[in-house]
Amino acid sequence: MTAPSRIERLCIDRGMKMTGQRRTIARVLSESEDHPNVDDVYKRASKIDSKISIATVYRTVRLLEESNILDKHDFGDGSARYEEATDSHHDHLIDIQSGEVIEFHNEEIEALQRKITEQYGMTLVGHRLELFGVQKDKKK
Amino acid sequence: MTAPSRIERLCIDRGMKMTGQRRTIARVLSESEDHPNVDDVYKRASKIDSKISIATVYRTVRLLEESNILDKHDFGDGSARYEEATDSHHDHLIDIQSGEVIEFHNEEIEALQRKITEQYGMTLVGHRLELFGVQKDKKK
DNA sequence: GTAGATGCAAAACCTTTGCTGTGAT
DNA sequence: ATCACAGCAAAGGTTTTGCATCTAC
Repeated sequence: MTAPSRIERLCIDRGMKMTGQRRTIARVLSESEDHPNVDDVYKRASKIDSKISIATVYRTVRLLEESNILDKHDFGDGSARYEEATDSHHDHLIDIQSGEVIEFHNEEIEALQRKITEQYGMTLVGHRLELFGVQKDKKK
Repeated sequence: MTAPSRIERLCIDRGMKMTGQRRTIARVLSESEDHPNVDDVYKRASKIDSKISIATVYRTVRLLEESNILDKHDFGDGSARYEEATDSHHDHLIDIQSGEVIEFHNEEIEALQRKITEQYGMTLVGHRLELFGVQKDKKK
């Protein structure tokens, strides 16, 4: 029996029933360093447990997202992408030629977003920022 | 025969074949002040021409988007939302309680986005920024 | 033992497409 | 007369769900 993954530990903390499938999915997500979609997670999990069902993956990532263990993103291809939520917020810069996703954080932009929202008499509760770019040298 | 809508004029300028359906859809979009999805456009167009097909609406908005006459957005509900493209770029602030969408433009944020992209050796070619907020008085 | 999770297949969405007939230029 | 367009229905991709079975607690 393997040591519990970081996400598995979070699930236990939240009192979720830890089935074998959830443990597998938790491990896959904990070990992922990219932004997989459900099908990616399903494929990676299937290598560990070939009998896992994609419906379970869908149900589990939804649960994890609702528990704020995962962040859900939409990078413009048809499917939702997931990553482990971290305390440090970041946004994404997507290389539209290679598909590579760079994470960045910029406090100036964060502050401006709050300021703009306040100007309309509102309080910022969330945002979505994605930058799409091309490599400078490849451009010419 | 009604006067051509702003979008119809743009279509004619680009040499598009102007069918009755396209004229109807162009008119609906020109008169919309919100960010309708395809189904909204279809419903509004159906009031003018009840025989219009939703496939035609899909094909037409895609065409208009590719011609830069429409901007396409994703506000996180499952469907794409459209609005007439304007020369002045803007982003969106969404009231998550009422669903109201406020348009804003902030050159400081735009400049920061370009700066960040440059820092990674890239050139910004597009972005997506949505702020989600709640009314201040409603919050407490 | 029981509430909740899984697997499977069906269905729900949104969107695209093949085909045939129609209409704009 | 062309050639592109419209309508319809079927199919595509992603995600959800009903139901019977199973499993963690």
